[in-house]
Amino acid sequence: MAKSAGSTGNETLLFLTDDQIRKGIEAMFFAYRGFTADPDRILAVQGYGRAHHRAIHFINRSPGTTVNNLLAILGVTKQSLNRVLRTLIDDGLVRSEVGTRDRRERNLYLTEAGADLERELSTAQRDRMRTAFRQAGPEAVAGFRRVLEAMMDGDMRRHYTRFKETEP
Amino acid sequence: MAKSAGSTGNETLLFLTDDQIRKGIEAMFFAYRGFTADPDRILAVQGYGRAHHRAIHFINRSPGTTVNNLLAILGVTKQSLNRVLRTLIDDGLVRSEVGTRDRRERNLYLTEAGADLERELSTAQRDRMRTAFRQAGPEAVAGFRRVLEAMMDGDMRRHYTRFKETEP
DNA sequence: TTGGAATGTCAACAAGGCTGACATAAATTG
DNA sequence: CAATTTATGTCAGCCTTGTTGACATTCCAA
Repeated sequence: MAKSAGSTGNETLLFLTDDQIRKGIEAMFFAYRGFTADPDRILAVQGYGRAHHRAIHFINRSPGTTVNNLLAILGVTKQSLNRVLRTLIDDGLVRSEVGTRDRRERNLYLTEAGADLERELSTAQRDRMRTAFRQAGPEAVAGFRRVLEAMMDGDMRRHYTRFKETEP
Repeated sequence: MAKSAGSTGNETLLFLTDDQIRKGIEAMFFAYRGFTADPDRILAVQGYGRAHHRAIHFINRSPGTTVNNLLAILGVTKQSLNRVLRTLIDDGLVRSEVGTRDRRERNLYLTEAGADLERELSTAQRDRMRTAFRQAGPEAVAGFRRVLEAMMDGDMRRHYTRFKETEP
């Protein structure tokens, strides 16, 4: 069973051979390194890491989001997230407001300084992604998104699709 | 400059809007979690982590590879890699042989037990990737690969393409 | 023979995951 | 109202995996 491209033996399924799959796996590995390389460099200067980037990204995407919501999206423990949020709040990049509807909740927002860093980070990351998208072309990008969506865990796909299309 | 889809204003470049790029970024983030989820679960049982998986994967792909080569591919320090290799060797999953051509080098191989674990890990990861590939279809997979290749750093692309096509 | 390259090892440290336990405030439920 | 649940924060401690720096060994090559 060197090639388990499904049980059909259909020639149209040659893209499902173990070897093709392995190349897909390594493509993910190497590409993800490129994907994070630029933000990593920027963050290292301030003494931050990827965890800070993730928090900043999703607070920016959903201003006023709660700690619990962030926990679900990031898939880490509250202790781990809290440590990161603590430094971001102490450094004046994130503002935490007591919820109005439910006063147990904390609504999180980026401050001006936080928005500045977010812009710097996402600009670097977007530039690389945009260059890659432009090189690959629109059809490739559509395929890229389709494969990645199929690779997500179900609950992650929920967090992704919730913001997939921007309502005008 | 809310939409910086290139400076052309061309409608055919709508896939390069900041919003489309942001979705691509989040797709990478969520998909990578799915990508590593299954191996992570398996590794956790043995007390290993992703670093062990990476070492095992690339030793399996290139039996007899040297430590230096592995360092270049994995992009970590030798101290970090050495710690992982040490545990794998001590646990009998990896065999380290003094190089014949250059006796300073160490050629790394998986033992039988190492190959068993490699199979278990890659089967889990491949199953998910294969399912995603099958759902998305061959054209999408081609696009997926094209975008990821364009996203890699130059030297990483070298390591990727070196083994991109399998010579028969 | 000497310099440098490849490798290994020791020590120390930090980020960022984790678990478990506990505190507090607020909402919800009986 | 009392009890429980929920949301959050915090302390302590552990693990993996990354980092630097220092130093030893081996051995190829000039």
